[in-house]
Amino acid sequence: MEEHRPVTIYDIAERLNLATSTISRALKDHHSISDKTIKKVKKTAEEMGFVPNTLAAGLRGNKTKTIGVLIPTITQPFLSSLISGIEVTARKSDYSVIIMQSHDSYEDEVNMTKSLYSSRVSGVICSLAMETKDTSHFQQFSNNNIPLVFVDRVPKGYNTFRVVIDNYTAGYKATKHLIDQGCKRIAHLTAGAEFGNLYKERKRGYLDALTDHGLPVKEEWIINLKAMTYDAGVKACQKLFGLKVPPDGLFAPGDILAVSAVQTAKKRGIKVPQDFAVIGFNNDPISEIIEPNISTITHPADKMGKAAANIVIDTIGSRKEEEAKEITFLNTEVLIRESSKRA
Amino acid sequence: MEEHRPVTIYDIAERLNLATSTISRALKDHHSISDKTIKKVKKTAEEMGFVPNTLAAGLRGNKTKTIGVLIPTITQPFLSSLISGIEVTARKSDYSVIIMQSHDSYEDEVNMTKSLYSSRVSGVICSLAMETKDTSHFQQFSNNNIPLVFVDRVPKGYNTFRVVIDNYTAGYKATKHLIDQGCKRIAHLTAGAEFGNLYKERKRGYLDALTDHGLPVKEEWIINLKAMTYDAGVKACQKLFGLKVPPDGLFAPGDILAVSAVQTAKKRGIKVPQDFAVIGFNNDPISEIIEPNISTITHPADKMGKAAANIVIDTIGSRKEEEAKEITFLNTEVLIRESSKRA
DNA sequence: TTCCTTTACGCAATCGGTTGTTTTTAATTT
DNA sequence: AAATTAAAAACAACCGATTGCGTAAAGGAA
Repeated sequence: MEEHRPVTIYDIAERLNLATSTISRALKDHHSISDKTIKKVKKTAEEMGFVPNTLAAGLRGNKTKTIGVLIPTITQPFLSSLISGIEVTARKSDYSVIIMQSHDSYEDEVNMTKSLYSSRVSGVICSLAMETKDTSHFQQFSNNNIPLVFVDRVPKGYNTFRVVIDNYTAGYKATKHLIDQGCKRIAHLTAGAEFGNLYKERKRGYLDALTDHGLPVKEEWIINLKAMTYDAGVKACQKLFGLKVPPDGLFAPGDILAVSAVQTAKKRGIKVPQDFAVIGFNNDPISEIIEPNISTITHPADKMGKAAANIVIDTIGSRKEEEAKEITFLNTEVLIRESSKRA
Repeated sequence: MEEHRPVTIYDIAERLNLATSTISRALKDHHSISDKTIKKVKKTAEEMGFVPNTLAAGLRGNKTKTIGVLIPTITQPFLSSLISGIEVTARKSDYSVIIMQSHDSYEDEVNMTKSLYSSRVSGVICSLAMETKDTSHFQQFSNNNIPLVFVDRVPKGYNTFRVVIDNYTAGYKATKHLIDQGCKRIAHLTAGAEFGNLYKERKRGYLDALTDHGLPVKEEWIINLKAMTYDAGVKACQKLFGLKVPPDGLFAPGDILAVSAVQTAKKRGIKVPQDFAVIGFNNDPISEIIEPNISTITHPADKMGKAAANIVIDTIGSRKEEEAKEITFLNTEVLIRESSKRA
């Protein structure tokens, strides 16, 4: 541990009067090396403080045991849990994880794919930037047999692995739950096309649930947000509460919006859930802590990360480029809490 | 983009009838290459879809433009913001970031330092695992001139860079604020020695603030927690409220604890802040959303990440191993919100 | 003893840029 | 035109681990 130049297999070879190839093989328990030699080599390597240079191995073998993760930002509970799931799973198979944040910028995303490719990651897990319409910058991975998995915010019309939830069904279930609680005038917050089809699907589930149960769909109860933020939620809810016929329930496709709705209602003296039932989405930590607790749809970030990482790891090295890549759907559940429970 | 074997500088050299050294230099605007050649090379590289192999460059130069980040977990707001700050700063200088989670396990931390060293990271940023007492596994970085910066949870008696806040002063300021609001019986939650000196320092600030202002220090108002969780906070507060002489204020060294205190108080019909003023720590997102809003001490995660990354980047390559490494203190502020404001 | 297998290990090329040194070419000076 | 110098590009070693192929030694069969 005192050396100022890393110990290499050459150093070990010299010390033991063996060839580097023997050292290399011995360290990996190659069958053509005798047990005696293997033991001796490992012992010496340990003594000398040898640490393999993964760069050299990576260069030679053209594989790096590294997974690149490219996401909009890591400071969202959903995404940090996703990364956590990826990291834990990757590490079990001795993979490292490189993180990059696109901050929802298309340009950054493009540059980062280059950077990831440049560092010869073994696989890539990505949740698309909001700005991204064209996904041709991901072709370099497909073309070079590097597994590519999209999570949550996935592209359309591009044959790659995808790990997602069924947003349509989730939206349907959330709305159905409100209906079951007796809500008749259910509002919904959604987002424009630039957010991809994620929110669109949730909205479709919402609409179908309403019509399936004979409830009215009123345009004024459906508000398009430009950003899924607390403030945007407050503004939207104020608009809702100011309507001549205000809604008595809300399906918010994000917990932070649900929180804003609950708090805005409380400030107006509207009772939650009696006068206004709310269900959110994601099961962010805050939904459990806020009062009243917020009913929500689970969004299994950790599991999704784990699934994505496993797909990458299992796919590395297999040369089935032309095959159709499967889509993995993870289950969501309705978590009924105080904000919607009209017992 | 259609090639199934990456384009190398050899391919470019062959196409242009130049030596690979010329290509390599041209791509980096080396002065000994004519402008005409540089232009030609860059154009051809672009056309052929050349992407440099950072492994090869890293192997040769023994540097990788990669920063290793080793932290307990990324799913804490403070730590994910820290990483975010690191990532953004690193990227500006064209560095990549490798993330590893020790999950507060000493053994994992040791293995991960090996892994980071093995991949020849250019620098390391670390927040220590709770279990870690001995830090000799970090010597491999110091010995090999790899910049090492500890953040927030730093070791004692080890000459490395450190980026921290002044926990003593922060604890003092927080307590002082409660005193200014008229609190006379101020409680405190803290943690055992296994958490390092972070909480100890905050407690020291708390104690000094009390004695400086002639307020009593009562052991029963100081509760040692085994985990800094919501549930642990609830339990501790119930104990506090059950005392013959219950406290009228609380300095919680974490927002999640402050939240638990506020909610436990409310459930008991204790008015916050009138009967019980609370100040937390960290300025986690939740402190702003919960009702009442929670006063807190800012913990500039993003800035700390930025500072740490800058130290790493600035130090890479400079061979001043024997010099004393500076400690960077970042400022904290008291954010006065509803939970402590007795206007 | 000779021939044939195994077993155990060495040789040398390879991965793809980087860089110190040398050679070639072009430009400038006398 | 010859000599001097600067500019441009080539040569070749290098980083450290991996691996196909070759070979020597040891053991067994004929």
